[in-house]
Amino acid sequence: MTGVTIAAAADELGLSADTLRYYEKDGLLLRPVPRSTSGHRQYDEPDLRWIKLVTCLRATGMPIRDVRRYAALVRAGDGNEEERLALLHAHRESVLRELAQVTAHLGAIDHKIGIYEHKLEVLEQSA
Amino acid sequence: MTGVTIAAAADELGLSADTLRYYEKDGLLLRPVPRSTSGHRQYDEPDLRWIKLVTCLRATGMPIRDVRRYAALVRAGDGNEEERLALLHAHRESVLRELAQVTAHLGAIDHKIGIYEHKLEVLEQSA
DNA sequence: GCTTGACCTGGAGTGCGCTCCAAGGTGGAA
DNA sequence: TTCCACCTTGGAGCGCACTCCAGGTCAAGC
Repeated sequence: MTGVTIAAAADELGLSADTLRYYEKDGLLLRPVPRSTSGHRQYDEPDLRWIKLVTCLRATGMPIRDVRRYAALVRAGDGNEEERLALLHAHRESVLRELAQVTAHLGAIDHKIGIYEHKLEVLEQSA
Repeated sequence: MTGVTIAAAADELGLSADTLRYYEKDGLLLRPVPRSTSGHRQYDEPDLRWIKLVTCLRATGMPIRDVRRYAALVRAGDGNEEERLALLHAHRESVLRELAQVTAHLGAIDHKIGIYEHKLEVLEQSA
């Protein structure tokens, strides 16, 4: 046995087995995960490392289709590093924009929270 | 004319008219928006202010159903301020968790970007 | 009076990202 | 050997948040 089962991989990665099969079918992985003689998937270390990167991209909001494009570039081998870098850079920028936006909106919510806290404090004192 | 049209409201809020109708039908607003004699919606300032808050909540990832619960509390009037505050606090915490997670994952992506940049730099020099 | 265009309604459709299901094969323990 | 949990596949279904559409109403301008 040279790799781990889909259940073990799912457990380690914090994904469901269904999601792992879906990612593979959808072209997000670098290769079809190798199978045992009985057809069971066997994930090895590089597979797991790649999927960890995929979860980083997904968790920061990269759409499946962009992850697929990135995976395709990596699969294509050396020579397209600029393109990969451009994709990552673009994603980085969009994440930063999103973070700034969420932070700004969170400020407004904090303000609202402050108002309620003050209101309740006053209510408390007059009770 | 005491309020603005749905098109003007949509424009000011950065939402589509369809979305505004959807929010109203779904119970996200504090009241059914008043209509002109011909049945056209007329948004006034308080309506717009409320919807701005709704967009803050939505933009920070609060699900529609929670916004609806919050709207219901506000509609219910004075006396449930603790509950509103609890809802906002819970949301705030979840936003902070999300921000931390995204920031952490972004760090991993930055690291990857650094690797590619170094690679390309070396390639550049040896060319 | 007629056209134009913004608005109305109820309801269907869309895109995304999974998630679940049925039907069947596999592998280690009792 | 017989479980039983785990795996396989293709494909259907789901929840979310819109987004679009058909068919109709109304007010204003020409």
